[in-house]
This record gives sequence, C-alpha cells and structure tokens, in this order.
Amino acid sequence: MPLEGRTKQDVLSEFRCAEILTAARGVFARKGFQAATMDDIAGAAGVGKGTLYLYYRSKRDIYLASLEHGLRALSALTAAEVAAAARIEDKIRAFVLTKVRYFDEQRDFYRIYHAEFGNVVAHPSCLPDELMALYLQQVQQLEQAIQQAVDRGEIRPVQAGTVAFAIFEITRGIITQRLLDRTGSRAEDDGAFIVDLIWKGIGNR
Amino acid sequence: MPLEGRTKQDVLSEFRCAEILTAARGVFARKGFQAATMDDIAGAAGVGKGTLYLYYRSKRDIYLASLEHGLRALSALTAAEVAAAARIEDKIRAFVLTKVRYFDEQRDFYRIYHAEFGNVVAHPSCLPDELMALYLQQVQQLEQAIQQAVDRGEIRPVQAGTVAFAIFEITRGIITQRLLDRTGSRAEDDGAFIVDLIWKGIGNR
DNA sequence: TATAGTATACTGACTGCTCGGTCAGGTTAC
DNA sequence: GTAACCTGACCGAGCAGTCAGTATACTATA
Repeated sequence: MPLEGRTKQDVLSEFRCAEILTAARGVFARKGFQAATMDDIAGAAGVGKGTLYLYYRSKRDIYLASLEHGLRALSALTAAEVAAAARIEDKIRAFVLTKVRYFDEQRDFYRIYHAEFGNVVAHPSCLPDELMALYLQQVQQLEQAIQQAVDRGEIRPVQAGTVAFAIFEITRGIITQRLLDRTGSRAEDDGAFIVDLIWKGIGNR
Repeated sequence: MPLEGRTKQDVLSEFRCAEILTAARGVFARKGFQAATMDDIAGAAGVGKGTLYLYYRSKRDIYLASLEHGLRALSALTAAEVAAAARIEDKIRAFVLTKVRYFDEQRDFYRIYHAEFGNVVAHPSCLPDELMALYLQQVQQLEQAIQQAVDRGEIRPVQAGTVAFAIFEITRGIITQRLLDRTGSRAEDDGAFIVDLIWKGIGNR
C-alpha cells in the first residue's frame, strides 16, 4: 500500500532527524557553533557525514533547527504557565520558575540558547526574524502582564518594559549560576529569591 | 646615546602596539573572534599582516591583549569608585553607575567583553586564569561589601553572593539595553532604577 | 655634507591545514 | 532486481602563520 509505505518512510525520516538533532545539540553545546564540525556531529549521531545532508541543507540549518526546537518548547511552556496564573505575583513566579526548571532539564540547550541570545548585541547574528521574534516574545508577554497590573493598580506605577527586562536578566543570571554551581540549590529556592526581590521592589506595599 | 635610542624604539613600539590593539578591538567587536581575520586587523591598522606578528604572537594573543586592556581599566575604575563610597547604598550605586558609564564610552570593548564573559558557561573558553580572576573579582568585591553591610545590620540578612550576582546581572542587562536602544536614556536614570529596585528588595526599611 | 654600511622595521605572496559540502559508488530491504 | 538509503574519500575555499625580500632610519667615515 503506497500510503502506508509513505508513512513508514516519514516516521523513519522524522526519527533520523530527531536523532541527528539530539546529537548536534550535544556537540554545539560542548563546542559552540564555529568549533563544532560536521564530522563531530556525524560521529555523535553514529552516521556518515553525507547522511547529515540528506536531512539538513547545511551546518547552519542543523544549528537553527536545534535552537528553534528548544525555543518553541520553552516559549509554549512559559506562556501556558504564565497565562494559567491569575495574580501578577504568581505570573512572575511562574515565569521565573518555568524557565529555571526548564533549563535545569535542558542544559545542552541552555548552552546553545545562551551563546546565541546572550550575544544578540555583540554581533547581531542574522537569525531568521521568526526565531528572533520568538525570543523577544518572552519578555514582551511578561511586559504586558506587568503593564496590566500597573493599570489595575495592583503594583506601583513602574516602567513595565524595564522591570520585565530586569526579571528576564536576573532569571538568566540565576540559571547561569545554577549551571556553574555544584552545591545544587533547589530551583524553587532560587526562583523564590528573585520573586521576593522583585516583589519588594514593585509591590504596592 | 644608546639609551636614548633604545627609549625611542620602545616608544615607537608601544605606539604600534596600541595602534594595532585599537584597530583589532574594532574588528573583533564588529565580527567576533572567529570571523575576524588577521587581514582584517592588518587592514584596519594600516599595516601589513606580517607586521602584526612582530608585535603579537598570534591572533589569540591580540584578542586577549585587547580584552585584558579594557578589563583592567574597568576593574580599577570600579574598585576605586566603590571604595570611595561610604554607605552600602552608595557603593551599589557606584558599582552600577561606573560600569554603565564605562561601557557607554567603550562600546567596542563591551561587545568583546560580553561575547567572551557572557559565555563563560556556554563553552569555558580556556582564558588565562589571571583574566578569569579579574572578571570574577568584580562580583566578589561587591559581595564582600554587601556581606559587611549585612554583618553590620545596615541591610536585611540576605545571601550576599546571590544579591551581588543579581546586581551584576541586571547591570549587564541595562547596559545591553542601552546599546540596543536608540532613545538614549541617561546613564544616571538607568542606574538609579536598578539601585532603587535592589534597595527596596534588601534595604532595612 | 655625501656616501657607504648596517640594523631595524615592514611587507604580502605563499604554505599547509582545516572543514563545509559533494557525489560516485556501496548497502539494505523488500 | 530495484529503489531507497547511506557512506566517506575527495574537492576547493578560506585563513593563520611564515619568510625571503624591500624600505627606512641610523651610524661611521671621508
């Protein structure tokens, strides 16, 4: 049956794609985009170098695919958690904790994510607009929530953008510290610290 | 007179070194370490490629030299300003404002600094211990000052390390935003925002 | 002051190597 | 038998670093 045969191939193909992507993520995390070679990735994936080009057009393609994969998952997760929280304080807590927890699980991805977006300023690295938008969306959602809270008088009249940015940055700092740290504090504690700090800074009382 | 001749050469040599370093800083800032080529640097400095190797041993050498140059200046300036402030609130303000102002002036350096140290986690880039220590020293000094303030009861009993790190990170965030931003807010205002936020979070009242 | 001699500074064509991407040919599954 | 899948030797571009040769500055001597 042609349809069934087609599907079988598709499944196999998707499996290979994912296999390569996982291997690539590890290599990119360890070495960075430049230093990672296609031979490295092929070796890690357990396939020949030529095979990579059956599934992806270029090294950059694989890199972007692994970046996008993680970013979409993170973005969707964060958006859902934030939306589910009612009060602004809980939204902030959800934002911070979701991110801290996600990166706790996805350390390879964090290294790629951080290397790429930590450097947006440094050398604006011609990312597809779509990815860049996905990245910026994270702060924007938070900003909107904060602005809303200001409008409703739930918190002091702060610059929503700046506060959102500050939360975003401290969160990254905490995650970075967790990756470096061997003591292994709990994600909840680190998250609580930020929320506490920010809340004292912007809360109404 | 041999001594006079020697000195003359030294001066000339130092001048060339500085000339190359300035050119290299611009190129590294624009393209990043990997993408910058020795031909680029030679072109920017207005000398032949071979000349670069009369003053520096390798591309990496030039890169490290430009990094160290800026980092030493920043570190010395910050340490002096923080030491000059008496109360912890003023120390924090000095820390933040000195950095914001410094990077406002040294945007090329910021791009190199940020690309390198923003990624310490990403791929621990075999920097000389000396440079790494100089970088970490910045947070440590602040941490000590905060710990002291806690011990004296000037502020709430917070985790000095975590707070220092948070201040460090938000400061970087603000600087990043300033570089991206076209509206040109005043360094003082951006600095005041952070200090205000942090102070509400850790202050005694 | 002119000239020859020498040391120092500089240059850019060249070399060797790395690595992204290709493709002719092999392998596997049915 | 054949179609889909896979491979890795190979190609060519790009670039760090070299070095034989040139230019410049300085010194010694007449």
